[in-house]
Amino acid sequence: MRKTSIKDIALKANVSIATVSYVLNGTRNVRPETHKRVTDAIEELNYKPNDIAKSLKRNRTNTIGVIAEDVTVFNAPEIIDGINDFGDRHDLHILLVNLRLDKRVGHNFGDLEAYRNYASNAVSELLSKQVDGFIYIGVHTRDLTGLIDVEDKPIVYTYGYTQNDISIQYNDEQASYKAMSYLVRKGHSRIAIISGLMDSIPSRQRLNGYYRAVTDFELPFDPLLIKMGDWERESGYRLTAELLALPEPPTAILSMNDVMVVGVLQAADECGVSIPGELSVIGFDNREFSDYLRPRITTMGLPLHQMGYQAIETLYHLINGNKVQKLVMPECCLIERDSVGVLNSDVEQKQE
Amino acid sequence: MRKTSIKDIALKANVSIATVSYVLNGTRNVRPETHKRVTDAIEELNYKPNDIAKSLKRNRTNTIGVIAEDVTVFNAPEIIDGINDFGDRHDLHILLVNLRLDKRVGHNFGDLEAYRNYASNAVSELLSKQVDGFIYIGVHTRDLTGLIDVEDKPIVYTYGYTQNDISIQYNDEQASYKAMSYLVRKGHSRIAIISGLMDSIPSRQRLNGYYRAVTDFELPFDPLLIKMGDWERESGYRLTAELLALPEPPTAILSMNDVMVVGVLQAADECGVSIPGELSVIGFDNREFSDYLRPRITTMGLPLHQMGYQAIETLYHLINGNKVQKLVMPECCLIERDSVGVLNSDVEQKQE
DNA sequence: ATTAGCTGTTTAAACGTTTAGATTTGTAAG
DNA sequence: CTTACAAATCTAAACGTTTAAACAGCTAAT
Repeated sequence: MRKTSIKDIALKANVSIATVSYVLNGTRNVRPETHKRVTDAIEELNYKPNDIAKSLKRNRTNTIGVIAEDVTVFNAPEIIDGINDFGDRHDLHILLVNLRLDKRVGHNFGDLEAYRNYASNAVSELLSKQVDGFIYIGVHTRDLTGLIDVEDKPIVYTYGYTQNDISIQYNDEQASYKAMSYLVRKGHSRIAIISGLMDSIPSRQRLNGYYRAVTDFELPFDPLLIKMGDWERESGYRLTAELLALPEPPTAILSMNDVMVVGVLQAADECGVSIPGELSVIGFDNREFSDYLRPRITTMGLPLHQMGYQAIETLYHLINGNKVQKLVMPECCLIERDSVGVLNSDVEQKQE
Repeated sequence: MRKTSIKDIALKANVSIATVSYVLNGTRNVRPETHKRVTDAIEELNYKPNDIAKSLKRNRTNTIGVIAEDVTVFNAPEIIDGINDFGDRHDLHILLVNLRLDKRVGHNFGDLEAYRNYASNAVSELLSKQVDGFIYIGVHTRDLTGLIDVEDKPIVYTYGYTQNDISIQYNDEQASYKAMSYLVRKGHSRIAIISGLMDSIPSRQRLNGYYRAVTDFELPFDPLLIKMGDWERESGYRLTAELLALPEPPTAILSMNDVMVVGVLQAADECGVSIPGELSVIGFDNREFSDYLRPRITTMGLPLHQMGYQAIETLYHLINGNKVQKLVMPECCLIERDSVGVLNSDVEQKQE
């Protein structure tokens, strides 16, 4: 048996299908008594509207394509949750495709041509499905200009950007500045930083924040305290060992992610340096495990949910042809735990 | 300007729209020279098919609704990845909705009526979008009979089930049996177990595996070694402390998840018991952090990707009206790391 | 009583496909 | 050159909606 359609209920209610459509959408006045006949029929026949037909006519699906480089990477789920959140409230649906980039072309887009293929396949399938727009969720923040062509549909990037499109990023520079301020407030001044790979924007931004803090707080600047990591645990380990071997080692380390902190902890342990007693450390990302390590590590939390929410909100405006309002970057927020100690109890400082 | 449709290309190629459709789908023979005229026109006008129209006519969208209780919980992304994987190969697309259950009605479905509302809203929106079927991804394995009504569409559950529908689960009983065998092989016989909440099927299944191992390997059975946890770190901590305080403490602990192992580690540390020297521990889930703890913990990995893959594969058969073949439960697989020690070096035993 | 202006309702076309069934074209046999 | 048949192509309806435009019925103003 065919599913019941607007036609059936028109028949039952003894009105035209147009009228049914009008009561369904409230697009035109209909006499209360007619209205009731229609809603009764709807009820009785257990009518469910067919959005596919509606989409065809309206040329609008209320569906957006979400392209994730890799949903299994820690940032993606929270972002998706944010997207879902806004979608819920504005009747937007999510067509998800997972590029599985790392598993296919390797970190750093090893095979660029292959990447372009996967991505453009995904895009063109979504285009066929007539999505109203796209959100791209990267795993690293990099320039993707020229890699993806979404025809004339709007797209919003997050953890990635292009020179022509809007992208949502959190305020990295400010985040590391915040972390530094916190350390300074705890009495530290000889503060080392372990960066991520320097081809990433966040790494550079965060380094900027570090420099600004060094300047603002008049910290002793020592290039030996600046270490280039690669986001992986081993680099945290190795670089911390180097830092601790310095004639004048730092009293605190700012690590650009929590994973490298695992290495920091291990190195400190092996050098017999206690955390937070003799060395403080702050991570980035607020990964779940940062609460499970000993000591529980203090870290900068990323506004992932908010980024997703803001991405789709922006997309929503683009779809509706609204001017997109000035974007305010979501801020990171310090999660205070046990890996930072007070250096000189007398210098718990002023600024908030 | 309207997007170019089959009509435009028919015009350009000087054929009827039917013919265009035939070359597009290969559903009927068309003379090579006509075929070329059509493909040329397609090329020239940069035609992209409209799946919405196709879906309307065909009454099939090639889209499935994936309902996740919470995508931010560790199991969901890998499962989604598996679903995406199969979808990729069989031209199935994913319409994702995140219920955010924990954030809304709390663990354990605090407010059942509210839950039913959220779920049935999600379902009916997806139904309107004419999905061909559903996959439900739970966060705990529980009976959801009567909570979700997907009309006449097929649904496959994972991490959750109902009395009427198919559900994909991994083999829990076997998993804990495997873990036990491993411990036995390492010379342990006095093995404690810390369970999750006992309202969960996995907890009970895993306990069964434990009992079977105790029997098969003729281990001394001591009810004092069986502890009821609640999946949370604190219970791991508390119960381990109790175990270590026993007159005859266990030499190994099987914890039903990795989170509780964090508590185990802490308790052992505070009791001055070294792991794996004096106490061995195996976790469950192969959470990323299990590799970051010290010692790196040995754990049973869950076949999440495979579960997702198998779920959609099954759904695919249901959608196509195929008899669904005998399901073989995906198996867990031991990830060997550093938290299990050999008890009596002379008894590294036979069975593999 | 006619007209004008509402309000509510219907008619019919359109969205971009697929697909029976009809029709045309081409080919081979008589 | 017919005829028969197969192959290629076309016609037209259908999928379930929305919506512009036409229309009907009523009220109020002239």
